[in-house]
Amino acid sequence: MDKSLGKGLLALEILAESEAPLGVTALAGRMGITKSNAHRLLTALVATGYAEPTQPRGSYASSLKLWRLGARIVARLDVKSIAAPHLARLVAETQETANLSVLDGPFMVYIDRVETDTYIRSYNRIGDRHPAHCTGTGLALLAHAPEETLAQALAEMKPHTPATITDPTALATRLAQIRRLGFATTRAEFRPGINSIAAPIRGAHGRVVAAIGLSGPAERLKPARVKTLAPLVAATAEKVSRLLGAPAP
Amino acid sequence: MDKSLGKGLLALEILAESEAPLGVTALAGRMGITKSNAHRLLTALVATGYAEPTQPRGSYASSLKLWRLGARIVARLDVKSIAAPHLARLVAETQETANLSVLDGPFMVYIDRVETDTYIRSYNRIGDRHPAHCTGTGLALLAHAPEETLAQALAEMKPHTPATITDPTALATRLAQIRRLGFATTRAEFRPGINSIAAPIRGAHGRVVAAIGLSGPAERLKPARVKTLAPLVAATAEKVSRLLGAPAP
DNA sequence: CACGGTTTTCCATATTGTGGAACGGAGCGG
DNA sequence: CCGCTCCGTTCCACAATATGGAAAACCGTG
Repeated sequence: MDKSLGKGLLALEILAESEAPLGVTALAGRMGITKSNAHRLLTALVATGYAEPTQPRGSYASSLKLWRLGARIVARLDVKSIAAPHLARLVAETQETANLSVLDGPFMVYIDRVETDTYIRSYNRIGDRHPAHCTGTGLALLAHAPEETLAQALAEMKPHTPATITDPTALATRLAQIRRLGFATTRAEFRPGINSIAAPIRGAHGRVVAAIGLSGPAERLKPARVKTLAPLVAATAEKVSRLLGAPAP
Repeated sequence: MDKSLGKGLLALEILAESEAPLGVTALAGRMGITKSNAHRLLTALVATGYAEPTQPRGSYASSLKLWRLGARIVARLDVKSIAAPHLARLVAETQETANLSVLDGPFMVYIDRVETDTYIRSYNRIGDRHPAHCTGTGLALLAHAPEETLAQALAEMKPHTPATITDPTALATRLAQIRRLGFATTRAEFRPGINSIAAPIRGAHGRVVAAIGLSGPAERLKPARVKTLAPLVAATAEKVSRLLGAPAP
């Protein structure tokens, strides 16, 4: 069904993820199709505005159109704009990196992020997607996710560090604990040496729609400090929840 | 050429821009195609992960995949991450809304924006695209754009308010002035009652790659205040330019 | 339960995408 | 300066593929 649509979208993906512009042969090679096919796909993408030929011509790069469309999608999740100033405040008060994530199946996706200018650039970027079971915001989201999503997450439980949780029942008790406390903490479960604190944000209907989190190096985020910061993160998430019209807890 | 690719992409656009999920008939109606055709496009989009059926099923919505791809694209323009803290500082010091834009043909696109929490939510959102000739950052970008882009912009010069500049030679002298001063100012040329100040950001090769701008209501951004703020905006743009590796001016 | 609104499936038709081969240019080395 | 090679681009006959009509499954409602 609709073979050429699939090919075209794949071409777009490869183009968007490629660092440098790609030529016809390069694209054909990566996709395993003929040159003439790749060329036709590219001209179609150019005609629709999703790709642009580079100068001097011979190569093609993805345009901003794709991104503009995507921006519309996240704009609908207006959690982002409402949470933004609170993310910034959290960073100002703690000097740690803050981020905002939503659930995408059994994964978490960063939709916003504010970094401290004092810290080394992190390897995570907005739009990156990681397994929910080993990240702070991921766990906070999973703790309030529907049964079905949890089942998907169980299937994705691979270890990323020695500390990654892999036992399904252990995960269940952990999620219960997160629900009880109102926040989640992790210790080097996704990236070695990186700890985190996260709390869920509820939307107008009281359901969890996003999570706000703080993460930083273990030397700075020691257990004692985590203990003092957790209420701050939880309070911030709660404040955003209220702004979204969530009922009192 | 590649008709179904075009249709599929159009379907994606409509889906992404629609506020609510769409059904088969609604999509077919907006696209002017048959229901069965729309249905096949949708199942193909679902198969490739760009759309998701809603529950209860019968409708379709765009997924986050599109946005994640787009995020990769802008991440490559690392102006955004480097400028972010400076945008924030500008907002903190002036209590006005700051934004960061790049040129997309004869249009400007907001790639980042920091709003002051004291002000009414603006109607512009990240990803929005507006004509360059009547916005602050647009003019700042246009003043340093290649001949070809300028020509395209001339073709797009439609008035948006009584104050919008529409005469090609007037635009030329204005751009020359902007180049001389190092910053651009506008007075209600795009939105009535909204003034702005903007300055260009240069990349590693000395070429202008983005612009930073401040905008706010005319009551607050009076000529006298604009005069004092302009050097601040220009200095901020200059600072970011240096961080990007731009040579001294 | 029957109705009007869906979404979904099926299928013959020809439109449309396909890949091979041939063309035109750019860059390189002899 | 020529001939080589590697690239993007064009062309075309063929067949795979998208197409739309009609009909079937579906769902909520009166």
